[in-house]
Amino acid sequence: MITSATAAHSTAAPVTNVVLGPDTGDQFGAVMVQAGLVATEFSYKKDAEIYGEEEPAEYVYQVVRGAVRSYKLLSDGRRQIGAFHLPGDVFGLESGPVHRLTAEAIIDTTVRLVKRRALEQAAATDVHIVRGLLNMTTGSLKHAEDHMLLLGRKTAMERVATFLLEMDRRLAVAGMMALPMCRRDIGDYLGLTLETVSRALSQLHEQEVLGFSGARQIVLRNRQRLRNMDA
Amino acid sequence: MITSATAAHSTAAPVTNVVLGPDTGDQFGAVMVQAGLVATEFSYKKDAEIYGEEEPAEYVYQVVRGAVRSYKLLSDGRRQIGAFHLPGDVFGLESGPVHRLTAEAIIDTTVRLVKRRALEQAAATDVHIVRGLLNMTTGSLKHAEDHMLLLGRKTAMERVATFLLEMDRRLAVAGMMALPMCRRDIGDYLGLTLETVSRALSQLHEQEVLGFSGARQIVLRNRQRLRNMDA
DNA sequence: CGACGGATTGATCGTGCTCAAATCATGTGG
DNA sequence: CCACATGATTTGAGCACGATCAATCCGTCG
Repeated sequence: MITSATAAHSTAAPVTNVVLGPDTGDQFGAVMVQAGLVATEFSYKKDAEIYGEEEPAEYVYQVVRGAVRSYKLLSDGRRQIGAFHLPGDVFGLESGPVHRLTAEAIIDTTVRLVKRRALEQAAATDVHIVRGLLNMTTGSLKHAEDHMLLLGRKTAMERVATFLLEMDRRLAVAGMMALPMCRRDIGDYLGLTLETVSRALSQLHEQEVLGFSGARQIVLRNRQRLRNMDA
Repeated sequence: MITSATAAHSTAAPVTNVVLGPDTGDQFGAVMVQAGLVATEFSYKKDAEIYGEEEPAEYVYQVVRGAVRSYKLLSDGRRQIGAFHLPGDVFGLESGPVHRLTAEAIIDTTVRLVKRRALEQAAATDVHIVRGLLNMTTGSLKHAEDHMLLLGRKTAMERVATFLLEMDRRLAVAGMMALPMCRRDIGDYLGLTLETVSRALSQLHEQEVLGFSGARQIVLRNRQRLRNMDA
């Protein structure tokens, strides 16, 4: 069921061209409008690779619907997910020639993409565009700095608490969140095993800090308690 | 013996103004020259704070001599060092208004610094400068991404091997490296305790992968072996 | 309804942490 | 120049947290 990134960008793919309007209030949208660029929409099936580590960086992406994981692998298969990309997030933005992580759709996902070359050209003459790219990169760096603290120094329970608060902030609708990713993905994001993640969630459930309606539908019942736990 | 950052920038401090010449082959130098900025040199004593987390980001720094650690703290004192800054490295570059980590001199250290406001103004009109800032930020992001993999997924021995190769690359002179930082700093960088770092180094010494001449003077005797260990 | 992947729970193990003591290096004052 | 003080490093013993291995349980989709 894996659609390769190569196939993904073939002309045969079901693609929609959209001119980005000023209604897009996000940074990416703003930057694209400045650049006068045209974005293409494309969809990936669950678990499809969007691009691979060390592949030439030809496009920059923004999640429209769905969710994406960006990760690095060690030679024996150990995986570290550096970030989850949710609707509105920009990913795949590189300064060098290649992607430094692999990106995969977690669930069926639609992205907007713009040619990196076009962006480069626009950036060459427009300060605002480069400025926008700098701000987006800085945002990623800030997240990475926070995540290093989590990975290097937080306990399992603290990591899970931090994760829940992050996801609550980023994708809660009406006080409830629908996690797109499985326990293994969460573990690989937090530097834990899926079993440890599951145990931490069960414990929080027992303590009535959260409620489940299905393993991936979570409602936080005591955010303050969670904030206290995240160290 | 701590010199505060505030005192550091007082007019009474022993400061040298230098106009950056085109001889500075580094990126920072190049950017500064573009901007027509004047850098000030300043020195910090061992363990002096250069700036604190959440402090307004007034300056951008480059290490001239010495070494700097950038870190985050948890409320109970657990510390994660995100990066070591060695001669030539730029640090303290922010997009937002405040510093996101604390920076301290590891040993007596001299830095060049430029006013952030001046840099901002130059960046507002010159694409090359923003471009340079973007490249430096991207470099930090790449390091953070690699370090997340280390912190989340590597074993203690793999972390120490990675660290030795990084320091060898960055500060080896004549096949030998003089580490400026103590075992605790290394541990807080690698997400380990100082004892675990010490044990790993002792084991590598036994296996003749490295030699000591003083705890912080290390010579790598088998880089390939180290590369194999780093996963 | 059945099958399959995902999640939970349990039992045991091991890596790296904690606590503690000894040793080493460094610099200071007599 | 040496003796000592001090902090850094090493080494040891025991422990704990999270990993591993394994067996259900559950929910979702054909």
